[in-house]
Amino acid sequence: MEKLAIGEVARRAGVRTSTLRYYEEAGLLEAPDRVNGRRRYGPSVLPRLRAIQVAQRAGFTLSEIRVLLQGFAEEGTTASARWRELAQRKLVEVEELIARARGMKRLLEEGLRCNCLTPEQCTLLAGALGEGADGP
Amino acid sequence: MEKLAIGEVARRAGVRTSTLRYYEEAGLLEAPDRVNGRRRYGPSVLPRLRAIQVAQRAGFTLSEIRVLLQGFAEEGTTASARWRELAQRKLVEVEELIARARGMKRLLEEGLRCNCLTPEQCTLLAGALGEGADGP
DNA sequence: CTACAATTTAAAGCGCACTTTAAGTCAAGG
DNA sequence: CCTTGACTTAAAGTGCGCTTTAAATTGTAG
Repeated sequence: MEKLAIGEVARRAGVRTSTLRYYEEAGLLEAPDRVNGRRRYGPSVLPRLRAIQVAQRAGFTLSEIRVLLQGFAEEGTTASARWRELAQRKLVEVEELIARARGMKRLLEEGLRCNCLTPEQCTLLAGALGEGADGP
Repeated sequence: MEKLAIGEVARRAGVRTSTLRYYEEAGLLEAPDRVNGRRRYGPSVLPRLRAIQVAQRAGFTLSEIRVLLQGFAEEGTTASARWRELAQRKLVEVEELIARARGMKRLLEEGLRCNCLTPEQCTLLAGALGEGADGP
């Protein structure tokens, strides 16, 4: 059996050992076996870490990811019922993020075409707040 | 002359008084005149606050905004030379943000189409990291 | 005059995702 | 034997953008 030391897991997963301990305390990783007080991880920790990293990329916070991973393990629901619910919500958030980022981009491009001498006098800045897409 | 109390400025700008004091300490707002120890703002603080808010929307951090506003006031450069430089850089960042957000969206949509029972077994998750756009 | 609302300051707190520090334990190698 | 390096813990620190707290002071209305 390949039992991995924390440093080895960290190296393979591309994270720090402190991150692994942090994840454990945060409930994202199960507490692994210990040999002489030292953590020995089974190989399944690696795909789990990959799952965490992907979820982070997908925009989930660690506490959402914790729920997400629990959701997978839960009985009484289709394995991914909770997953789907969270993912649906996050999808909406991500779409909002994209919209906001596009707004930022537009603002910057406009700003680069602007010749105002001071920000206080800039009609672009003056008007920009009213034009946002977050109105009533 | 209309000299505004901090509460009035806060009300008109839609921020808290604590935010105004914080901005002052952070170098984003000049220290205003005082009457009996109390801040009295000239009307130009309002467009300046609007500028700050727009810049925040555009994705700038407060410390970038501080530089930005100084850049406007600076002599020896075209008023907006520094502005343009920062805005150009930020534009790149925002475009990266959009790309990442699209990646998140794609990941979530794939995840919603996925039927894996555990995240560790999910080939989608297993492969997803390799497919990212942040490679070599 | 009194009560109340607005203001002042310095310092601490918050949420997130970690990192860093300090002090200690342990096994293997020269 | 002794050093080196990996590991352990708890606690504190980081960066960002504020907010909150506490205690004091001032201006205004009734």
